[in-house]
Amino acid sequence: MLQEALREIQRGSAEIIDMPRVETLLKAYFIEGKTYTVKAGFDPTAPDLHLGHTVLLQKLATFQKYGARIQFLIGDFTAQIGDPTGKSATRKTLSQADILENAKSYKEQVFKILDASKTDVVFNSEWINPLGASGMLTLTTTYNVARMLERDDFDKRYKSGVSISISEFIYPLLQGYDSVHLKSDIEIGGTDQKFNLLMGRYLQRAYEIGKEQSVLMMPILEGLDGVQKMSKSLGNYIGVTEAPNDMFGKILSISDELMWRYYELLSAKSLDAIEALKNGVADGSLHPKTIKEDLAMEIVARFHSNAAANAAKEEFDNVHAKSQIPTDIEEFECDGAVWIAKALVDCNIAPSTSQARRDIKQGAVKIDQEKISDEQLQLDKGEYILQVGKRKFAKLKVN
RNA sequence: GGUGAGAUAGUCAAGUGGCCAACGACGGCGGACUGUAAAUCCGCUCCCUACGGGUUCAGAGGUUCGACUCCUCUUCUCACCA
Repeated sequence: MLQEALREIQRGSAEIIDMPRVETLLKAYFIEGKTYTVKAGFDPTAPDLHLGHTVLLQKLATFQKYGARIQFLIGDFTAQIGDPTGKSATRKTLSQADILENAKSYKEQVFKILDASKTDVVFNSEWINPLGASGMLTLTTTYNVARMLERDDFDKRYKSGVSISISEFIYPLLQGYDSVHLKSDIEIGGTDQKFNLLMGRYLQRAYEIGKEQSVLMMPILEGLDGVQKMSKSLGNYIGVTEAPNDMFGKILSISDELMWRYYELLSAKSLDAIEALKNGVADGSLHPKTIKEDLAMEIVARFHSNAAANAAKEEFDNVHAKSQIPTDIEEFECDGAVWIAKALVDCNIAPSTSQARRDIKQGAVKIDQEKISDEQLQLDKGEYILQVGKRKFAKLKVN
């Protein structure tokens, strides 16, 4: 049981610092039922969570399964500085109302994964504000510039002469101080957070709180392309609030290789079960596609429902495997006869009439399942199902 | 503040007076094959009811029969110096 727990905790992690203490904590839980705390910090900016974020959340959920109380920290104070990525120097400060609003929508999304009864949502302004100037000063005496410059991006910027604001030095210190205040036993974060995470460990020692947090770092999840990290700006993400059908489709579009990565980091299946699947695919007894469907179902079910997952699968089969028409198509109307190219543009399934003509020429356009080739076709009165390629559909009613 | 280099389509990047709606690469889209995967192959990739027309190469002027290409100014970017 303990071994199983430790394996699940280590699963997919990039690096764990002070694993022995994690073992001690778990042992204490299994033997005496003693709980411990796991901290994770989040930005109070608009939470539009995607699967990349859920990697961390699921790790937290695993900890909850094994006796942890989660300190879900919303960095409302630290957000005023912004984690020094060197990209944008200043951030706009959020109003109290905005922060509360964002926190609320965080909760809606996050508690689909986390057990709310074992989670404390905390804001770091709560203890950082009372710190005052003197408290802040004390904090800064714990560290020095040379060590601060150990941080990779500081080092690079310093050497290449890019400006580093003093306030950016404060950021890691404050994040570390959060761990002091919360007396966290473990903190988890992405690999990019290593310096800050270790700062918590260091400051807990400096403030003599009698423990030093262990640190668990999770890798950054690759996006749909399998190469770059999942992020909204790159457009290779799957948002947790996306519609079931979209979610399902996106997961099915990932490569087989990436699928295993997603299994490891996102699935609730045990490592043994996943291993069995891998073997099955390797010896040909299992088809990769069904495995991928299972993953897609699992994830859709997590953020929506089992029913939604089943529906998404069915829809997907209809549309793609049997190449039928999806049930839910956008509808448009127009008056009088229309030229087909124009109609495709009006229905938002072609960007321009030029493109529409090209599509027709290439045999990509279908009306009511029939391929067409006449660029000059006029649509008379009636209802039509227009299709460009395999995925773009629209229903058009000509009056 | 000084000097030099540069700005070309979604991105990178050719083109240094007509052969330019502009090589190529990537991306994207479509087709074949499939498992809406990967790999591969083929086609397309400014707009317009189109064997034609229109608007493009940072912006504004100018030279020229003709400009992405030459000149002037403006804006912005980068490098070196201070």
